[in-house]
Amino acid sequence: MLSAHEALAVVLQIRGGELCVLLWRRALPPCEGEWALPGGRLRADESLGASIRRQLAQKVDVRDLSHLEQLETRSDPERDPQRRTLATAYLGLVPAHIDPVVPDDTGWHPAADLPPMAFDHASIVRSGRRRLRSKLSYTNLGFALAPPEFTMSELSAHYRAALGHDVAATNLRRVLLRRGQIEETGRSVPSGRSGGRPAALFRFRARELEVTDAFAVLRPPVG
Amino acid sequence: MLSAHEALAVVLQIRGGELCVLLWRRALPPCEGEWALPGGRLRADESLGASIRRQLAQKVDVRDLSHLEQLETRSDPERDPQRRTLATAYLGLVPAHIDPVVPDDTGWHPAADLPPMAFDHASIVRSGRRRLRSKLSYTNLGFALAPPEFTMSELSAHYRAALGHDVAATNLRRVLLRRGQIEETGRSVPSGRSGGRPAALFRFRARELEVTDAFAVLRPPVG
DNA sequence: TCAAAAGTGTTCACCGTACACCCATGT
DNA sequence: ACATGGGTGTACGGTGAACACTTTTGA
Repeated sequence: MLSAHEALAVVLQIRGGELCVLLWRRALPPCEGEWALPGGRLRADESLGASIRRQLAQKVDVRDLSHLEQLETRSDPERDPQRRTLATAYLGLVPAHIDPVVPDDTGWHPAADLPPMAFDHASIVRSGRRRLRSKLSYTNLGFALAPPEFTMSELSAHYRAALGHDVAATNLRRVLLRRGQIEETGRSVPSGRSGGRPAALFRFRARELEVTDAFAVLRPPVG
Repeated sequence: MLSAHEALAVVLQIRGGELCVLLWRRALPPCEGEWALPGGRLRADESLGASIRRQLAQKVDVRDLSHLEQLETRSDPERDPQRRTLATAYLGLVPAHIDPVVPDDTGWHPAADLPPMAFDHASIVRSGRRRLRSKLSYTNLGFALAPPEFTMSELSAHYRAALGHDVAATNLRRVLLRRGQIEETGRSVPSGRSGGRPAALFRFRARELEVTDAFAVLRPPVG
């Protein structure tokens, strides 16, 4: 068959200590007034990855995207009541220190408390959150959430927001150092008004996705 | 745009102690004489999952499939030289004790040593192998490779074939029992001509995918 | 009685968590 | 001095791998 195909993106960023997703408000039917993921029709001569990058460029500066990966393809014939549409969803991440300029109809919403969502977009956001959560635990994907340099307190707050549970800065430091994900910059941040020891600044060693804890079980014999 | 969309499947089975993939030989151009993954065009009123099930039914009895999950969608405009075609790939698994009847043009090939493959199908097979390998380590996906009942020797041979490295039966038993993936049936298999203690028979407790080793790291605090 | 295969016990290294304690800084 | 937040040391529980040892069978 010939079907309409669109690319969508779950763009996530930590904002104000909370995991947020980029949504735009539909002004026209179907699903008028509901919130939707950015994206749109695939063109004849582009790949899905190129398509979602092109379409995101209308919402945010694509250079702000620290990571982009394919999530899944939705194909329920009823997912769009108007016409048959397949959608391939991507997960995009924006580092915490950036505040991209977005159009008037577009904004950031807490991923844990979504507004009324169009089509099956709410469940796609949940897929994106699950993917982020999983990959934070066995890859260096934290690089895509964190600013270029950060203290361990800041980083643990970002992990807390993304994972939805408390993450102790002291142990996070040891785990990520042992895995070689992060390193000290040598610089530090002066303590605030209330005193306290100055915090050391860290950076991620890589800005590409790497698996740092592959096959914790059923791993190959050392011999 | 309107584009052709097809569903493909990487159907894997352990055969003769080797991980094999189901392929059919193309009789017509493009890629005449090369081997391809089963699948084909998506119809107007079916989902991708329904489509791949329908099309696999022409190759194997779909009831033989113990597991089916979506892998990824390929969209390179050049992947099919004839016409623009998107393909959503699935991973299918067949338990080891079954020998499905397949058409004349279709057969099982070692996944580690593929024949000349059409389009991008070779790299899709590699994706399927990676997915299987990963999920064996943190889910109960072994249920989809193993027959209903098995000895630990047999099961470890299947894991060895799927993972590509040695897996000690003695430790596999402990790991899978501790995780609650398998249980003893109470029955056992008489030893062969060369003697040896009879082997106990086990079964998987579930036949649905379950994550049994979620978040080995960065897990929530117990408090 | 011996070989073969299954199963058990034990040791070891490693990892992540928890938590007590020490360090550096501002007031 | 003392409060505050960062950083270190350490102990604990859990896990998987390795391997020696025991059990159960056939010849």
